[in-house]
Amino acid sequence: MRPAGPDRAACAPRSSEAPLALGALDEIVGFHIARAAVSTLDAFERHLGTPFELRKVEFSLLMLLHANAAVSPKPLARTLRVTAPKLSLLLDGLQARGLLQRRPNPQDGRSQHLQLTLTGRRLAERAADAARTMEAELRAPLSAAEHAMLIELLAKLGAPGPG
Amino acid sequence: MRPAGPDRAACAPRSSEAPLALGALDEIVGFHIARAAVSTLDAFERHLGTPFELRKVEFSLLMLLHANAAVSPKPLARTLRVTAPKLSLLLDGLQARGLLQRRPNPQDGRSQHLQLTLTGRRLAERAADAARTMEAELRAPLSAAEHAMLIELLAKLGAPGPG
DNA sequence: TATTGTTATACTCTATAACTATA
DNA sequence: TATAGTTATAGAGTATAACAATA
Repeated sequence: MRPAGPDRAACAPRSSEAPLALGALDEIVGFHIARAAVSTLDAFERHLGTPFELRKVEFSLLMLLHANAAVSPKPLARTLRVTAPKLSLLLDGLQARGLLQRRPNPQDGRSQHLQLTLTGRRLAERAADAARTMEAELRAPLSAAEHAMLIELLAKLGAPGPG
Repeated sequence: MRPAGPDRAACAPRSSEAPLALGALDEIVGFHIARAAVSTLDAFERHLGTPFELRKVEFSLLMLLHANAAVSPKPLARTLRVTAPKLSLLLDGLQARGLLQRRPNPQDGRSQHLQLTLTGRRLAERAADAARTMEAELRAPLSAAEHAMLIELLAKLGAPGPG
């Protein structure tokens, strides 16, 4: 093992413009994930956040509701990795905007069937379109194969199992 | 293009255990990055956060300080993607723990030379060791080649340029 | 006048705990 | 008693604006 210290590092003073040596961070996926998250969040804001007034989780929630008919909150919370109280508030928000209906589950009075309204479905489709545009932009520095590979590898890492 | 809706989706009711259809989300790197971030953050907490009482940024900061002699706050803030006020507070914290020295830059009275103390360097090295253990765990579902590829692709995406 | 770093303030996000209703 | 969902409260994290000192 090489020491944790300088690597491609500079021990001489560097200009304020030159990138810093990452040291041990360079080998740590979590660091690169956190950095990439900033880039993607920026793109999200421009393509989806600002134009549709959606935050990241809200967009994800909308997509999940659109792809899964009559889901209940519990599996949504698990998939989105948010707590149950947080999801309640998110659903309140979507409902207040007329995007969502909450209906009692006839088989189990404790749970609900969630369903997008027509307005909700329309918004979901427009947002999905915008997401494709965003994705094309993010994909720019990557080849198609690299893009597909990246998603596959991230999915392996992010699957609910190992986390 | 196929519609944004169901895909590998189920239109039938699903058990509370089965994973949901991701729909359009499946094609969005940002979503997979956000999910993977949860897994890696969990590992970080166990290996570094709790044992060393370090938060993610603090750990990154420590690694950068260890790899770059006499840096000033400005490039650190840029590399870590935090605001200048935030970095000030982070440096305050490390200094209060005796990990860091702030010395005036002799060439420019406005800026500083930051340097880890002996205690700081020791902590940085122990933390880097723990990070390697953490990394081995995260790497588990991936082959060595996949792991290297993942880091390379994330670095392309997360480079300060496009973000 | 522009830049480095700090202080002060406000806001967003998220988690934990306590409560209700159904099974 | 266990589970689904909600309400209420508190804490962590981050950003913006205003400020001081130097170039």
